[in-house]
Amino acid sequence: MEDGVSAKELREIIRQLERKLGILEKNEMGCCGVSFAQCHAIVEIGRGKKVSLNLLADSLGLDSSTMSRTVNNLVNNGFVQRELDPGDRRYVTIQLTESGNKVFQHVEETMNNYFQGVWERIPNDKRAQILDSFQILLTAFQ
Amino acid sequence: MEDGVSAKELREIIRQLERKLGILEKNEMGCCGVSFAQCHAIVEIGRGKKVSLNLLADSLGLDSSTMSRTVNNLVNNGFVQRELDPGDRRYVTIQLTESGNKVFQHVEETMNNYFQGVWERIPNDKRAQILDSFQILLTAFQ
DNA sequence: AGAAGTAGTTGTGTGTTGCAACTATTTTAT
DNA sequence: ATAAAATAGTTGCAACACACAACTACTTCT
Repeated sequence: MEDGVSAKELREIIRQLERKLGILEKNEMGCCGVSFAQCHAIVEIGRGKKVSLNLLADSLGLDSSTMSRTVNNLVNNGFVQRELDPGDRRYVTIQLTESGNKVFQHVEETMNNYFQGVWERIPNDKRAQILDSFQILLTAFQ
Repeated sequence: MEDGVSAKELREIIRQLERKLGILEKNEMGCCGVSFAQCHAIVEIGRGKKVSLNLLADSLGLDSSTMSRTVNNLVNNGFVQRELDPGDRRYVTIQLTESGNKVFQHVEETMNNYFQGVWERIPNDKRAQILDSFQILLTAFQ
């Protein structure tokens, strides 16, 4: 049963990583002037450029009602723009305003800088191995 | 700037892992008959056997007021027991009841089984490398 | 044209969270 | 020894996050 032990090791180490990432996210939060959920949404919208509500909800793993309200807040705060899709008027297209884009850029930069720092703290000869490991682990999570 | 690219790769891959872990936690949740925050607290209490409120709050990264309420709910639901520490009566000692311990055991088992499955899906010759990689990454997060 | 399906919004209820103000107790400093 | 400072925990408050169910508006299928 040495496998059982190592599986527990894996669980524990992932737990620790989760904790660290949680702290990271909390710190990131304060800066942007938007709430947690809003920040996530902004990043997701910024990456997609132009998305529908359900797509956004799916990509964040949220109910569409929750998403609708979050987007509504973002609209009220002037970070995103919501329009009816002329092609199919059931859809709305959601995209960042200039102001929202600023937040997006800022979050991206902060996160990239942070990970740049982490990356540099990894010994040179271990870097490839780490990316490889994550890839394998991701597929093992299936 | 190839380093910048790889740091972004790292960020992205961790993002994906986070997503998977989030889904995992959601599934784990439904089973135990307790809420998300309560479940986390039970695991932490179960591990520590006997803890004070602030210790618990720290280990979960929460405000002590939030923790107090969560513990209160757990007490009301009969999962934990709260007593004044006779040695220093400012402290309370928090521990699982029998019923709470059952939940704890169940969560532990579920999680361990899950990670056992993940572990087995990792190719044999990659397992050591993965544990090693996480260890390095954790220290790089500092 | 009517039925069935899809996108999104709103009503409602629960849970989570932190800050600030409070009580109770213990420790420190004068 | 007693007043002041520190510590542990609780409660008032206000905001956010979230899902389910019921709804409207639109489109596609038959």
